[in-house]
Amino acid sequence: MKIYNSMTRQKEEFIPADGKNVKMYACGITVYDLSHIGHARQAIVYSMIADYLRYRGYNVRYVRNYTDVDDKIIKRANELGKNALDFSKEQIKETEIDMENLHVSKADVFAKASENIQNIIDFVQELINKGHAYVAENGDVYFDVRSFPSYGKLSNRNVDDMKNGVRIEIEPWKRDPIDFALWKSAKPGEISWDSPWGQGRPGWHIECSAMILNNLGETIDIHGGGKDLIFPHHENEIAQSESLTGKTLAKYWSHCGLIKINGEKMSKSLGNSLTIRDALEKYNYEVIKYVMFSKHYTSDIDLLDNDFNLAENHMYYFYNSIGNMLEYIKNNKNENITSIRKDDISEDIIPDFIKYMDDDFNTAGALANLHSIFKYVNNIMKQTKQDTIVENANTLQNILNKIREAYGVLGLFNQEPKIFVHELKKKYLKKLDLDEDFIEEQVKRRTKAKEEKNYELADKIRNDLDEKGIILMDSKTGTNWNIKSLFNLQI
RNA sequence: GGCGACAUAGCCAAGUGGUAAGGCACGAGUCUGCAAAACUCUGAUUCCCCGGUUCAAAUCCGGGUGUCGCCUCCA
Repeated sequence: MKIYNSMTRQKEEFIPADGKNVKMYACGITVYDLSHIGHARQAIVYSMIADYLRYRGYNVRYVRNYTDVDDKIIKRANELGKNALDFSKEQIKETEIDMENLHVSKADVFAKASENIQNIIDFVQELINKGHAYVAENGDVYFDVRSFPSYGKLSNRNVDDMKNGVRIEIEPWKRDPIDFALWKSAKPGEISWDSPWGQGRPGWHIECSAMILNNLGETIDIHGGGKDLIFPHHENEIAQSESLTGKTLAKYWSHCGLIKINGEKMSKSLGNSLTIRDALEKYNYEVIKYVMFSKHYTSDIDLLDNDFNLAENHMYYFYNSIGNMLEYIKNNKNENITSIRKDDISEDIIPDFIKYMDDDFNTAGALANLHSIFKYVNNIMKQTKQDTIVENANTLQNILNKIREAYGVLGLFNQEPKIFVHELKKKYLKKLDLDEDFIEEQVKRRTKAKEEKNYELADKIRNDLDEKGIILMDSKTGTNWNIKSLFNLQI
């Protein structure tokens, strides 16, 4: 198995430090607002990685964090007249609801800064004892960046270059402008804890170092996070942890690409975030996952509405096909006959999936395979030769089992096909401002016209419905209607 | 100014040394009263440009151009 390592900037063979046991940490969310689709991608990606590693036989211990003490949280809570911790608890709850609705599989531990204050204080004290940190005259504690010679190795930055940067504020109490805060002394109206350096609260970077040490140990296998955290957050984590332990913090640094929406960088300050809640309002959670998995996780992506619509079309096609498979199997299965088709492809599904996924979690490649699988499936189901129908059913059953096994690891195809399809149709009917009864009525009128060979009227009814966004599909057993935009994309 | 990433058909996108997956759109066909769905076929002599390494490069190296990100809180 290969995984891209941001530290070495190349794909490497994945070899955990301890055999089949994998220690994994991903930086979570600072909870001062509703989570957005970028948070969703990161959460989806790292839980996918944990799930896939487990599928491949690894024992994974996966820790994520919530930053629940920070400047923005305090500011927002004060605006709302709330206690900062009460506020962040509420926000965590909201994020948990979103993640639940997205069906993101849970980490083993969700660590929170506020629940690790003593660990953080101990960590900081140890850094002071070792000469890597100092207490400034204003009561803050800073990490002494110059005491960690390899500072900058992850982001490939040079300490002296950074000093020339124009944006570093002048804070005279710091030994060096690039030193960063481990502990911040309390200002009036801020939440604070007792510490050897007076009332205060942790800086941002230290919580991850402390929680990793506490929950996973000195060296972990995979450390994940968004690309935007490479500097300074992850660089600082490395400095803190490696100064304390003298050990490598993480064997593999993994960074998830950032998301833009319709060409715009998503940022809370710009206020153009697509929240998870909004996305779920518009799309089924598997559609959202499909969008995420249709691009490589390390790439930055610009999500267009079209990406979601296309994913929706694909999922609709897959689920329709699965629904038809189940129907076909039910109608044609014969317990006494176990033979399968000679060209059965079911045995290829898992190895193909693994081939892609073992190569740095190439979900896009794995998803592409679904199209050829379903083409095969739909081809089989078109065949009407009675003497092969039972083995067709057996083959379809095998294929379905393998699809669910493999793609279930990505969290796909866990829904009832009939319900998935029906919900989607319902959604679009509402959008089109149509109701089923009306359509059924038109279909009946048209069927009657067809029977009377009044094709002119039949076609008019169909064209009228088409203009409203409904397409009709005639078959031997009658006429079905469907949503046009679930099949045709207007680009 | 410093650091980094990316550049593959009209669009999305996989592919990091062995001769360009997949999808959308487009076109043709099977089916159909006609359609739709489903299925079949069709598209890059070529991977931003220029050099170089190699028997062989979209893939490696050097240079250039362009887009984006980080350097301030950010997944």
